[in-house]
Amino acid sequence: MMFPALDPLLHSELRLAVISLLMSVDEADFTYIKEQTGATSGNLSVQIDKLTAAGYITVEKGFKGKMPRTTCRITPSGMEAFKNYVKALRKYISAGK
Amino acid sequence: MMFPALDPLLHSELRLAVISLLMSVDEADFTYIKEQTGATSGNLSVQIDKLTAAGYITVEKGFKGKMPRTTCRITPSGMEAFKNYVKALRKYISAGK
DNA sequence: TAAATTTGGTTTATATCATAAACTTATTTA
DNA sequence: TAAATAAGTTTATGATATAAACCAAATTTA
Repeated sequence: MMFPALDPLLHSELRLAVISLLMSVDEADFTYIKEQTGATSGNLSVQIDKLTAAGYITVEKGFKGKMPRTTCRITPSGMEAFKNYVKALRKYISAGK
Repeated sequence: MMFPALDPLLHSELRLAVISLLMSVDEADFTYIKEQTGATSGNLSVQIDKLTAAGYITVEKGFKGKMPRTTCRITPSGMEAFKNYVKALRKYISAGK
């Protein structure tokens, strides 16, 4: 096929932003991701769950002082998925050059 | 915002493939697009309608001999939308480098 | 020539998805 | 103590992608 399939888990604006962010920062907590992406809490919560279920990220729930804190990290599998997604995507966007 | 919004009309696997194809060929008929993208007729028909409604492509219905023939072309506005989409997308996928 | 098949699609139905809104629980602050 | 903030989760809704069913004309086959 001329156009390879795009991983549906990553072909989502917010999930892609989250993964992209996590590719560059080692770890990030919920609030930080929310700020950086401009997402609503609800949407972010849902998309983080999906990425977790897929094994693309891990979530660690702890406390910062007395306030709850959710920290996310990308997994090796998530990194690979991201790279594959980008590779596939390039077949679509190389036409513009 | 760190991550710019992605044009929802183009952030769709099939529509992106169609536009990408039309960026490189001047014109293409329904059957050819169907072959190149591997899409079903129904899905392709719907997505072509949406791209047409957005003014990103034009559709010309004629005949090749006695058989109907639908020819698609990208518009200047479609080209620009594609370029903007690609530009926005790069902010997301540059993290992998 | 009548029946079956192919071509070139459109319309309709369905299932999933992204997103926002509403809600929860705990903690500060006034 | 009341109000506001923090940090999320759950639920509801509307849009979307896709496939399935359908249609009409042309072509092929028996």
